[in-house]
Amino acid sequence: MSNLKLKIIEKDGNARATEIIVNNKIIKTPSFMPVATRGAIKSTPHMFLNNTDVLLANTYHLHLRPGSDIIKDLGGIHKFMNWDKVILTDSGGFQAWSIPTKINDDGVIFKNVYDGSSFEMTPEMSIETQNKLGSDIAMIFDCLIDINDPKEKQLAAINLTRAWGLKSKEKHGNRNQSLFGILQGGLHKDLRELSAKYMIEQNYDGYAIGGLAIGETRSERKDIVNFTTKLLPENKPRYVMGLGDLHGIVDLIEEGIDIFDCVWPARLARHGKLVDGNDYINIKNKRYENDPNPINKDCPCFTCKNFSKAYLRHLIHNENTSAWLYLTVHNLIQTEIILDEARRSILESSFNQFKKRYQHE
RNA sequence: GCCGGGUUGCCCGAGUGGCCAAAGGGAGCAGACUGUAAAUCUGCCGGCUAUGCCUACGUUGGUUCGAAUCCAUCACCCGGCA
Repeated sequence: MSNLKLKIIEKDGNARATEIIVNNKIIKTPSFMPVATRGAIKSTPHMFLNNTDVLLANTYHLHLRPGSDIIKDLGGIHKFMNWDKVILTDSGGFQAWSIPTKINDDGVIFKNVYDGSSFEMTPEMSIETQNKLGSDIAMIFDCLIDINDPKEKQLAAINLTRAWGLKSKEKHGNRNQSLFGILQGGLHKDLRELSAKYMIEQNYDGYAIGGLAIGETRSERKDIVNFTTKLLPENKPRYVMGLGDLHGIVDLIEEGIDIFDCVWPARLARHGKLVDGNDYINIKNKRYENDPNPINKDCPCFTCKNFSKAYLRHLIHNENTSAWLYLTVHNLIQTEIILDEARRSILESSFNQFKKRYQHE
């Protein structure tokens, strides 16, 4: 018996507006999950968020610090972070790609980024850790590789992900936690199809498309997602992992994706790049040196209500810690707004009109 | 006043005859980043009518085929002695 239900509220083309109900909490989709890897969005208290229904936290990092037993003893990840809405935990699969590791059939020999030692993470251990953390949605431990790796490697990755998925599924016994499978296969449609078959056989509460937003073009991505979503069951959530730029998100909402997560709005903000309408500006640029206007006149965020571009430029050049907070708030609120507008446009059958704003490069 | 040390590009600072428009930092200017080893990384950074030329290593003059580098001079700064 799953703790998750998906209700399709409206469709417009392939785009869909749904309600995902998990543990009696609602995720209104399309939805964006800000990334709180270590239990916090970098530099920004999650209380600044308005319409965000889900946060993502990370198994690898929370396993190392402070440890899942400590979080369990403290009442679980929600209580630990003081966030009672939905939390999805990523399994550590991404870290097996981003941090130097050795992968074998049983799991991954990780380097501990905090002290340099090595330790092994298996699919079973990832699930057990996520169980202790007590997230609402757990991810299987998957094998992510470079998008441009040769086809044999892509095939090996989906086979390994299949095997690990099976182990994850068998280990998983938490009735208050959903489990999502992850599709791999790079840009190869036949492999995506095979990977979809493997994952659907294992019958998950939701399906993630992994291995994207790491080097492919927008049209390659849109094409492969268009192909892949058709293979996925209608009544389960679809989640594209790691995508966060406005144009990319709108592209894939059009293809029927429900959930996204990304570091992008937060990291870009820390680097001075800010959402302004349907594009980005770089607040560090000299031309904002004496600009008395907010980042965006129509933006309701705390930052735009209070500060000028000139002030924010001054801060990011000289007082990073406060700048990071203000700028991250703006980008996250803007991302919320764009996802909300997308949802409304689907409900009003005007998604095509909405998406035009984001179709330029 | 005497003796010694110093004065380098926006700033700090290496360089002590040619390979020097001058190492390395910093600042400045631009760019990258997509399930956060990312509070990181990259490029540009004297000027121009631009495979070359001009201006520049405190001042002025000299030695040399050639000087940021050697000599003299003056100016200023630092230390010691009076």
